[in-house]
Amino acid sequence: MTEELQRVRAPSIRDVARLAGVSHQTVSRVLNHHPSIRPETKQRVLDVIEELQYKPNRAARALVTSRSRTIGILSASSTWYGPASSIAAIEEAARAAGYWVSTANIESSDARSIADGLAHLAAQGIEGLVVIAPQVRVFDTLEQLSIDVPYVTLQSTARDPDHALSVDQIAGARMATRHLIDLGHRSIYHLTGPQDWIEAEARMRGFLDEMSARDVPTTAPILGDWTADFGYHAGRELLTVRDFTAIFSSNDQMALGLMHAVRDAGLEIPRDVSIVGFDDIPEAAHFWPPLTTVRQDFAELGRRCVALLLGDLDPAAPDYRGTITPELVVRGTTGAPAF
Amino acid sequence: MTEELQRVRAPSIRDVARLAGVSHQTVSRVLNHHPSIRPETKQRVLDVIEELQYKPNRAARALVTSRSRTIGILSASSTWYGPASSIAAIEEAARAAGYWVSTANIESSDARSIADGLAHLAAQGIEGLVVIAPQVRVFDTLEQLSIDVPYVTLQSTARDPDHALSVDQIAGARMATRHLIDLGHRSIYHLTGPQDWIEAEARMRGFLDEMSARDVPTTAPILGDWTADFGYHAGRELLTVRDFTAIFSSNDQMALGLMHAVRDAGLEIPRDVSIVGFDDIPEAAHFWPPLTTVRQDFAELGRRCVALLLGDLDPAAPDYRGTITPELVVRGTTGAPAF
DNA sequence: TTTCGGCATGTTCACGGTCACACACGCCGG
DNA sequence: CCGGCGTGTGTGACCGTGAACATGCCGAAA
Repeated sequence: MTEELQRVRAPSIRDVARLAGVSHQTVSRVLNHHPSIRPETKQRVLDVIEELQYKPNRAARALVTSRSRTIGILSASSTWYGPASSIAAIEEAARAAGYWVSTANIESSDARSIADGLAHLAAQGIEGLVVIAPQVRVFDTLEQLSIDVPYVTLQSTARDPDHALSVDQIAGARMATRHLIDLGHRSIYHLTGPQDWIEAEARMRGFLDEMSARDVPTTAPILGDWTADFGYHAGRELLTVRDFTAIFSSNDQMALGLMHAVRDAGLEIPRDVSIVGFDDIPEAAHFWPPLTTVRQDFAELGRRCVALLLGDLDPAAPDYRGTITPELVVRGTTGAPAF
Repeated sequence: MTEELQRVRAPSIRDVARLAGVSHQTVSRVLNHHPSIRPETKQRVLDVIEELQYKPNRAARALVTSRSRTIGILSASSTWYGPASSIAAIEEAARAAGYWVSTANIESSDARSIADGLAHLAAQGIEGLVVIAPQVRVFDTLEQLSIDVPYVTLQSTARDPDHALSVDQIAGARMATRHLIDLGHRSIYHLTGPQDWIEAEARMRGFLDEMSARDVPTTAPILGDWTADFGYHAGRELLTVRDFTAIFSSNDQMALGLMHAVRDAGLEIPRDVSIVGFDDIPEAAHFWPPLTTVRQDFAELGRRCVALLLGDLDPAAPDYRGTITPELVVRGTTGAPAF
């Protein structure tokens, strides 16, 4: 006996057709909700589909329609709370719309790794692209590679506002800064994110705008890297001079590091130093003291992003394009300066 | 003129063949590194590929080979640090191996949403599945749905150790507990994760094992939910009685909430209460005091996971299956009890 | 010299869908 | 009475690729 038990082929549209006593095209029509199908024929086909546990073959469909129904996400630092939240929301919205989501993470922001990631996504024929790699450089590379699918970036970039969807970082930074100024602070430092990040730049811009609008003398921002480690070390350095009463950190992690440094120096928050963060990560409410910060609705961002990509937006609905306004969450790390 | 400028079709293997003066099959052979190709023919084909910017069509390839080269990730709570890190690592490893990664997040752990997520992944013909939805219930559903692709779960589950790859939660929990006992603590509470999470159960098991091995009387674990919020409220409640000197929290977020509550009560860490967390999230080193915790190498987990799935492991190499040992990181939240 | 096996390449077909077109039928208006 | 149209359904081609099989050539073994 040379006959082997061989792997059963998954049922195809023709198998269904045969059992239902119709042509394969009729089955296809049922699957695609074609109007001209007699209800009883349709039911017969559906019964057989159920019986055979027939599942349409995505590859075959993609081949003939040239549509992959896949959205690609190019993401840097997807382990961080914000990007991760957005990705989850994108996936959820995409799935609801019948799309698949495929991700490519880039560990560094050099042109090579960006191009690799994009090529990887492009090779699977994505129909839309979401970029959550917020470095300026990514956009240069994006332009060079002449991406020919619709794309959205989750960062506000003046360069192509048509493709951007973001929380208004500048407004958020101004809120944070205004809050400190309103409390009476006049010597305020700003800890930025990495220079090549769009958000870092925008938050710095917001800080500087508000400071000059209120005629508060500005010190040069301190260029950080988002990590709590950096916040800690920057804090230690700043405290050797201690010519300030407040710090606006451009994210919560660095704010946490700062708080650590402040306490190391034997000082109290907010009595000696006020601190504002940015993002409102879930832990922020439990820092000691609970962190005053700016909340971004990352999930909403992800949802709108898919809607924008798929062009599913009701033209009559409010324009989702553009920015989402963040929200200042005042907690325990800010107060009036002691002197 | 009715002629329209129409969207140019992407070059196919036949276009390449025509320009190179060979058959399409020869081009296919070049693409698939078939040995029997004359070097000059190969070069000619490669030149044309470069010239036309030819990119293989994934759908066509998947159709004919019945291989999607896609790995699916079913993930719950992907916005948390651990899962997010693992996902990123999986994606990286998969990409390096020439695979795509598609994700499905489930927001709740009910059977319906698990089945939905799996169906979504199955519909695209994934070749492998990674489950990072660590609830017990997921595995029940998984069994019912008779998944017929190789899969790995990133949680140790006694139920099917062949498909599990995880950090040894029990060992980690024992390390943490042993550390507290060694410091002299005898009244130790344990704050668990949600009851239906594999990890939560394993950490609790480790805690109980070590306690009884050392003949320390055990109090009933407090059933938590991973959030800092819960840690805070549980802490407040516990402190009304204050019949303990140490708490082992089964994750860092709840530990943070606990620390918050301890300070609210005017107590000091670790003088009055010692706390150990679990995970070593990046922020843990900057809590006040820096958190003693158990480090899990999530990235390594993701990498091994893909290797396991693809069966790419060198049989001669150390067996990657099974568990990874975590590491106790002693920082500032633990010390000898005051009395 | 003949045969045979391996190399390099070509030809044909299959994968599982959708699309364009054909066709049978019944109804309606001129 | 006939042509046209709408409804419901079938037929065949086609998407881009890889596998199976076929072919021609060349060198080594019989």
